[in-house]
Amino acid sequence: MGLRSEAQAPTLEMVAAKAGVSRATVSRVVNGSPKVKPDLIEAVNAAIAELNYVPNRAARSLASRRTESIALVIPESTSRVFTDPFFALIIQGVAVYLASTDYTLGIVVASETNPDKTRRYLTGGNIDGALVVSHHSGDHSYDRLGQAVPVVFGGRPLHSDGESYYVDVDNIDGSYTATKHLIDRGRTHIATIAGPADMPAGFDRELGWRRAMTEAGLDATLIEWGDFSPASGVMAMRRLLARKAPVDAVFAANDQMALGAYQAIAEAGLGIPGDIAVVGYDDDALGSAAAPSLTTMHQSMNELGAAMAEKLVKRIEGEEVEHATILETRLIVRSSS
Amino acid sequence: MGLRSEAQAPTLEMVAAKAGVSRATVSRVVNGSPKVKPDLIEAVNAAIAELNYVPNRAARSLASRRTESIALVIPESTSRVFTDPFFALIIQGVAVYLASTDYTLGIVVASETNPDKTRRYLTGGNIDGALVVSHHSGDHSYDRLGQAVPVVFGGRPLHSDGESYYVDVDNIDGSYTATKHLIDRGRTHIATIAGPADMPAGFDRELGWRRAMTEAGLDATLIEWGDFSPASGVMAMRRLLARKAPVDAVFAANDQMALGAYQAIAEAGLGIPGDIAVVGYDDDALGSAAAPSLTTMHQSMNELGAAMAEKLVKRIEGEEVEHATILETRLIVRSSS
DNA sequence: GTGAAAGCGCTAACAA
DNA sequence: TTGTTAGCGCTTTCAC
Repeated sequence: MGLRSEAQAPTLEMVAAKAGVSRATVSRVVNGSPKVKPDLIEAVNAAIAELNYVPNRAARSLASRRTESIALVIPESTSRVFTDPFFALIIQGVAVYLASTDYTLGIVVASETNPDKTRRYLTGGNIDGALVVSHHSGDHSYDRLGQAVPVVFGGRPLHSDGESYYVDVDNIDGSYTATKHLIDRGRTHIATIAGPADMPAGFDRELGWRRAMTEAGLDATLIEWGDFSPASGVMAMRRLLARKAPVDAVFAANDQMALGAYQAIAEAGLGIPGDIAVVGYDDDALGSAAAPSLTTMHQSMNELGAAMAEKLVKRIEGEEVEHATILETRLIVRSSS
Repeated sequence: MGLRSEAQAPTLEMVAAKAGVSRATVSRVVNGSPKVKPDLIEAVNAAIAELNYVPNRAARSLASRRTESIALVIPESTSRVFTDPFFALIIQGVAVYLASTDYTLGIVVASETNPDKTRRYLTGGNIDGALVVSHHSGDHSYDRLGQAVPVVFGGRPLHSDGESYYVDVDNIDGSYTATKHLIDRGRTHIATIAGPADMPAGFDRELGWRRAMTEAGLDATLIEWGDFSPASGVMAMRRLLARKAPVDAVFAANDQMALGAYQAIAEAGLGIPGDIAVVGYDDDALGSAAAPSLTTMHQSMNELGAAMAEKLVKRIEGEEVEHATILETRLIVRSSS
């Protein structure tokens, strides 16, 4: 039961008494109702300040059937998303955006041993809406959550049914731009280290590369797949080099793999960007620190988080919003290309 | 006002009716009261299952004056802590631990433009307790929060008054161990790249190094300070080498600076660990990927987060707990030493 | 061991 | 525009 040190918190009723109005009026002032006389507003606000009144969330929520809180759902298996700078930035964007609203952010780690607990929490009227960030196309756990409460996804759901709401970055355009940059630099044998084709980011970034290559009349066969890890980048680059086909540039689907490619290129005694130009994706912190510093595509995950939160809040408040929001990416030219 | 699609959620009253008992009894069963007859418990549980009943948080909280939710407070200026793997792991530890309890985790980004909003939220009976993770010794913003609600700090507050509760890793012992390892390897001219002395982690890690050196009768003057960033590590190592004094090992207060040192050592045409052995701290992901892989001190930030959450929950529930919990660190020997 | 009844602090009709 | 009056769904004495 904890500490009982707190003095009795001031209630709305006490404010009403001190201001000489009814509780309803205090409630109106607190909630910014337009139809209260200015002098009453002032009196109420004075009383609020004097008593240091702060509304009780639970009571408000119980009476209004609104919770003013939204959940960010993270499957336990991917709870290490916290350490993935990618997700971390999204969370940050969400948190910072919500700080500017009256909504509270709850982090829900979906326990897999007891999925019901999460489901019931989410559907049991504890939140006004949910945000779901997921990698995997295979993860359909939250497909039905949207029936109970407004949901906004981060990243395009692979099996988008046109019903769901999401915010995503323009992976196709981004990888197209990255590849185009290499082409503009005069490279003609441009390989790609692609990500898994069953993840939207993997699939789309491969597509953009292919599109740019085809459009330029170049051969789009120099492709190897990785899993977004640095190690997989090393392996993929080795395989690419082992083909003995000419390669003068490589576009990696993320910076981690690009940095892996660095290693394989060095092993082969080749130089960057002299022999092979490299472009990554994500604008990881590591890329700018690497030698040579890595050219990459920047996308504001921060912004993505904020956009998700904004879209969700709007939905909760009944506004009509687009199903999809696509954020732009930006080429950052450094020394590797 | 949002979607009105949801069917009326089952209430405790409906459960009571279906089970043929009073609401009080249902409440007792839901809350695991020991004094309810087994057959009634069963009847109630059956009704709950049948109706798919889930208690309303707001109502429960209003009646019990408990919120079952705790806040993780993050000052906005440091909201990029999200992207610091260090903090990210703590958050993860907290979240995962809480998932095993009935407590909900709220992330509060303390807006600096409107500090009152945060303070009032925190002290306004919206949470049962708070977790504060901070770097800076200068940050006294939450010193007084503890008067309103139980608080547990992550990392020793620099100005610990013996009143506050915190969980920390044993930085002194860890850096002592790291340095001792170098000494055991036969190194005698061991430098350190220390962190800022006004952060507990910086101060303590320097202390451990000094202690090990002094104890071994070695000279503890080879010290330069950085700010925990890779760049500062490069600079510090350059200054160390510029001294023209013999250096055969360096202990850096974190891995990022250690990796910075790598670069300066390479610039000087020296080898690791041949000429200079390097030991870092934190067991960053980058360390194991570096060439040569970095010997470092591992500390489970995950565990730290979980320990914080556990301590807070215990305090909230009235249990007596130690003010300080110090977590052990572990030496990870790799190729750089 | 179980039930009846009185709120927890607020919002939202409805009247005035 | 303001006040009155019911609750929101649950916990918690207090009797029985």
